[in-house]
Amino acid sequence: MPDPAVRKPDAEKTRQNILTVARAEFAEHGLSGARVDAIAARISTTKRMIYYYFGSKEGLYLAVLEQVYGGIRRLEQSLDLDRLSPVEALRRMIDFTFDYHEQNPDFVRLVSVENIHHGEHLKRSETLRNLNSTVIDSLRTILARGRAGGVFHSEIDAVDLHMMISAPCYYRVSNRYTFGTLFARDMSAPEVRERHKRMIADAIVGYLQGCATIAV
Amino acid sequence: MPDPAVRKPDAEKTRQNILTVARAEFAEHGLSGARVDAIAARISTTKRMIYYYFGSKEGLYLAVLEQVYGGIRRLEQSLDLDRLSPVEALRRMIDFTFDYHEQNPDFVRLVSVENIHHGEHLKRSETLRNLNSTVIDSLRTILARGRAGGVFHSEIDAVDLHMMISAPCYYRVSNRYTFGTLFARDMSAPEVRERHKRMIADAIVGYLQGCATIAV
Amino acid sequence: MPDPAVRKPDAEKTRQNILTVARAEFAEHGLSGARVDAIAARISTTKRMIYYYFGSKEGLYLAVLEQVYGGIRRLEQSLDLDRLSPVEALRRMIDFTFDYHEQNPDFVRLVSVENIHHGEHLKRSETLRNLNSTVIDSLRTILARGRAGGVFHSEIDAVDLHMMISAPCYYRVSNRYTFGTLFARDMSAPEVRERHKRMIADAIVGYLQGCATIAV
Amino acid sequence: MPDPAVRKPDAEKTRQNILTVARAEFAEHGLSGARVDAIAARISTTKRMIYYYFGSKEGLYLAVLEQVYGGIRRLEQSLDLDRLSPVEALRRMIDFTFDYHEQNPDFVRLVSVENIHHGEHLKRSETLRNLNSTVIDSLRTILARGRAGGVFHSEIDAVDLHMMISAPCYYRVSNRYTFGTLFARDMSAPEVRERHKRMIADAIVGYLQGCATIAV
DNA sequence: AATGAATGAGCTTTCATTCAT
DNA sequence: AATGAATGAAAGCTCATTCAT
Repeated sequence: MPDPAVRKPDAEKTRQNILTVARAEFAEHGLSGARVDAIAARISTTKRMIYYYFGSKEGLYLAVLEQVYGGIRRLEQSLDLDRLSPVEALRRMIDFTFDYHEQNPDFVRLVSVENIHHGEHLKRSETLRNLNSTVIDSLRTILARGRAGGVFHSEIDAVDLHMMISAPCYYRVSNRYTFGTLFARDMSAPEVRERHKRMIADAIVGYLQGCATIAV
Repeated sequence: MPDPAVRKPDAEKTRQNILTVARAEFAEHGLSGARVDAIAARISTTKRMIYYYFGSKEGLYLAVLEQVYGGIRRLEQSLDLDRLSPVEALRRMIDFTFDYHEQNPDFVRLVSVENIHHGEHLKRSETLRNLNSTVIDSLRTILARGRAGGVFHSEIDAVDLHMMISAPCYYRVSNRYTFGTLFARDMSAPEVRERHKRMIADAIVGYLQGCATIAV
Repeated sequence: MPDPAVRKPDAEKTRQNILTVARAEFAEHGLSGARVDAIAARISTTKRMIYYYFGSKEGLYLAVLEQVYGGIRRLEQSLDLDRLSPVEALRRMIDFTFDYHEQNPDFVRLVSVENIHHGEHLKRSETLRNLNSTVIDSLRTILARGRAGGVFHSEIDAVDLHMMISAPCYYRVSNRYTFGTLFARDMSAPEVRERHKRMIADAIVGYLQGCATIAV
Repeated sequence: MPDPAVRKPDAEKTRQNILTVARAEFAEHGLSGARVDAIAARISTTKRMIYYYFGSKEGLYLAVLEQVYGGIRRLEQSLDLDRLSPVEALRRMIDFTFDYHEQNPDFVRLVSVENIHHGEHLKRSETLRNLNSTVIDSLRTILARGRAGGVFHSEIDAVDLHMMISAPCYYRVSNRYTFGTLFARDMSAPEVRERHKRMIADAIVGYLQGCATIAV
């Protein structure tokens, strides 16, 4: 009978431990900049386990990517937008997107890293391809309801709308260092954050409500 | 290290040659992923010259960053916006920003890379800190003229406006791989590009013209 | 880096193997002149192992220094001088010092090398600082006994005595090349060696016995 | 007519400038550790001049060695010992040797460096081989006069005597770092210096005066 | 399920030196 | 007599990975 007190952590726990440490390392230094040794130094088991569980540095990176994308997808699905009015639902979606980027800079950094690598891991991962996003569906529903109700006049499609929402939310986190330095603005200051949140939502909701631009 | 002021034509040519190749390499693979050997293999001189002119891999990267930021700054200054109406000037600025990002994906990638590195090189470079941007001044002038003429009602400040313009222009290039894959959209297709260009301009101009969002 | 305490026999063997080869290389060429590649070429494992076990060229040099100083200290402690008369004990100490330098030119060369480097490695090594020498204690005991017995009249202190003994023993090995060439003397010829050994002992023992120098 | 104010330093001055800087560099870092670039950085002309005047790093090192050995030889010849009594002459020679080493640590370091390199440069240099030392002759004269006068009883030969004098004078400078650290003694403190000077002279003069060591 | 020891390949960087004028 | 530009060769070191148990 093994003594529970000295029982080793089980496999899944070890795996998660490695994954958590790896996420931080890859987010901090990118794929090329991350060091397997650095990850090894911070996990409770040995470096050999990384290869035991994930096969290679790239395999580990992929697992991190899958975990991280899984995270945002799971949350998006729990927004429960159908009970809100189209405008309310849209605002809620924007706010969620804003907050998620703000609170998960690691996610933002990892997406940047993956784009530097031409998104090739994401493209190759079956898991990630099967993680079919519900965002587009949600936005499509909102758009349809809004147009039916006459509150949205824009002809924007759901994917483009998603881009318009994501872009500023992402940019202010991904580029906070260069933008912040060049224009002397602290992107993470609370008052800046709130102002940005309002501004982004106002601009997009306004745009959808169809205030056509008047004579150029 | 040679004094730039008294450099011979040939030396300057060699330097530029290295710089051009290095820009491509750093944009393609990032700072950690770039290989000094790979850069050397693509220039007519030897790897040794890289260290002769730039001191280190990081020194070369910094030189690339300075060159690339210098490029966009120089163009921004030649837009000649004062002769246009506020709305026209704003549209022109948006179109320029859009086109510049679209046509210079290397610039976008390098900025992403620099942000992965917390903007530390940009922060440390006196050259880059002295490259004082005229964008903000230009936007400030446009805003003032537009408000004076009663066409702009938004209270947005110039830096935030710059962010609102840059974000979507940047995002559709920086994230084209992940976004394109996940939502099955070819971000570089001409019709997509033109639609995005119009959409971004409409949204921002509309927002400034103050179509207040109607009751939520 | 492996924990020395739980190192396997093979690992220890590999370590020792590297150390032995490195000692020869550092003694032969100095710290700057030694080549990591040259050391690697002479061991059965690869160059990589040097960094695996010692971290850096300097780390390896330090390990060599520690080994070499440990060697002489260990021997000094086994001289068993207490059972001899003060004069006999002193002679034995001088003879040991002479023989050790004569038989371990690598030790002499390494100490020269370390002094060229301002003794900075020795200063920084905790191991070396803790290798507290028993020579001084031994000499102090000899001096005390000799004075108590009235055979030593000199007031020299133990450290200075140690210097007076070491200096000629060291010098004839360390400087054998320049001295030998300039004064056409083969410092390693057996008859020279024996003459020097006698001469050094006689001079120092004589000095301690207090033959005061007569009026100058 | 060249303007005297902007006339370049003449060849000999340039040569000396390089030599002075090189001596410091070689003494500080040894032959392998010295950097041609470091020397170049501290001379008033360009690095190319080093090769112009001295052909190679080794050529420069040799020139330094020749200069440095020339220095002590010149001084030794000006001691004017014949007018002193044998004991006085001997003391004067010892004091000179002591002071010279004390005041010229660079000389000591360079000799150490040359010995690390097996004295091969000294051996190969015609200049250095022709720099026939007068020390031995001087000592031989002193010994002869002392024996004739009955004040010296030792049968030591002049070269061995020279070694006995040089060894401690050299050692306390060459090994000041390791010895000083291991035995916690500041070898360059004025009171230590004076005590050593007296001690060395007393021991050697005493030895020559033939205080035979009494029964062991 | 787990691991300590070992490693080949390739990385950035350095160095004394020479070319061309 | 003097020099700025250029360089081949090799140095120290790092990295993801696998062997053997």
